[in-house]
Amino acid sequence: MNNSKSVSIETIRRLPKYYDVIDMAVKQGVKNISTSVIAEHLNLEPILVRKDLEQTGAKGRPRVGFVAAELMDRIAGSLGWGSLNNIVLVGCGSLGSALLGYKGFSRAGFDIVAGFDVDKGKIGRTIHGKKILPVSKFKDLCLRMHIEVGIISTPAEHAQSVADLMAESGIKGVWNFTSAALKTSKDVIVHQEDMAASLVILIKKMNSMKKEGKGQE
Amino acid sequence: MNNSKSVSIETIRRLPKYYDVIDMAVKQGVKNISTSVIAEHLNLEPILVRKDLEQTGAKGRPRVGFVAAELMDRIAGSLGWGSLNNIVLVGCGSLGSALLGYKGFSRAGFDIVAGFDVDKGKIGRTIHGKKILPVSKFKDLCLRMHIEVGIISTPAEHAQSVADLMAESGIKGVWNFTSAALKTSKDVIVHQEDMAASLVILIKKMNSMKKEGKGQE
DNA sequence: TAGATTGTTAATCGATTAACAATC
DNA sequence: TAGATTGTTAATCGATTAACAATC
Repeated sequence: MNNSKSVSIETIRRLPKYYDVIDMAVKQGVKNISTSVIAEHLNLEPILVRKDLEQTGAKGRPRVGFVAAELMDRIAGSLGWGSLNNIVLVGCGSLGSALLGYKGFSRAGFDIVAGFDVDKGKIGRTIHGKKILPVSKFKDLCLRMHIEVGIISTPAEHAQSVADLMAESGIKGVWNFTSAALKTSKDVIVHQEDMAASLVILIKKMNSMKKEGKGQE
Repeated sequence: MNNSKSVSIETIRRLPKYYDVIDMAVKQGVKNISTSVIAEHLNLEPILVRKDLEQTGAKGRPRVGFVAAELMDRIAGSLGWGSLNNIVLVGCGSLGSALLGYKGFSRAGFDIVAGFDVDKGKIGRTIHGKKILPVSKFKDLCLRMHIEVGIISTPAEHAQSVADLMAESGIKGVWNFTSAALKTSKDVIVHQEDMAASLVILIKKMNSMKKEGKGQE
């Protein structure tokens, strides 16, 4: 219940990977797991994994490792996966639709309560079990449900007006999938998603591995 | 043509944001832009922006700032946006379809040459202008076109077998959108996409802002 | 000229890695 | 017991921030 021990952002990026590795091991009957085994799976240094796990408050036993089930709980707790977060999404095109159906959110306790769109052909329909509502109902629903996180997956040219609407609807965190550079007041956090940047990073890692000559030929 | 000056990963994450801000300014008639203006738009420290731009090799003028058009070229160059990269995608469900149509890739020089699926209902169709091919043709196409980057957007339970197929098809970089923890040989880089982790980071930033009392009340 | 903004060098900070004692 | 693995303390590394001289 007390998440006071703050976990660093890089650690947050790695913890879910540990979770997946442990989960896989547990499904194969493993009861205890050591940092070196987790590190091996992910090509990381064992000491880095140990440091990350330390941040979750998990305790292991020398010679034995960590109790896998307990460790998963600790990771989930540190990531805030316990508490339920309601979020909303505006723009139910192909990307928005995919996000409405994204499986990974539920594990982490995120629930997209509804999708919003201006297209009358979509309004009233259901996508991946999520109701599509008209944007005109956005503010009311957000205020009523005290929703603080919103996803923008509209065409880029509408992103700013959606961001403005979100701000006046009490949203404090905006996850922007468009390439528009949003102007918002300082008390609203904008998280800019850039898939192309992710790809650039992947390619950079590939290139640096080639240079290091780690590859086979 | 010479990308030898290596740009750090955190800088790669920020450069596209600078690009978008500059692009927006240019469209409003701006010719020169200073680091403080860019920083202001993104709530960053000017010195951080200056350091990042330094890595691109761009030169500015005291009192004047940077020539906007030139700066955009430098950023694009540093991100490797000049060169064309062909990539492939396996799993044309809702997320895969969205990625096939993702606008942001083309700016960065990425082109998904085809989508692959096992569903006969999808094979032969075209999604967002991309042809859907049977997985049986995957290896042949990748080898023929010397493709090195592949996206996995299948159900999680098929991710490992797709990863194996990619490895034997010459793919060196895998972008995994499923939650499966992939086992690959060490000369294949796996970039694990975790949208839920991104959301956790956003929420963490929101909370830390609340604590700092930067918000309005 | 005066002053804003760059470019550069140094200081700080935090994350990663290393070393090693504790312990099961 | 012997040895593997944790927990902890210290060293290193790189990224961010600060300070300030150079310059347009």
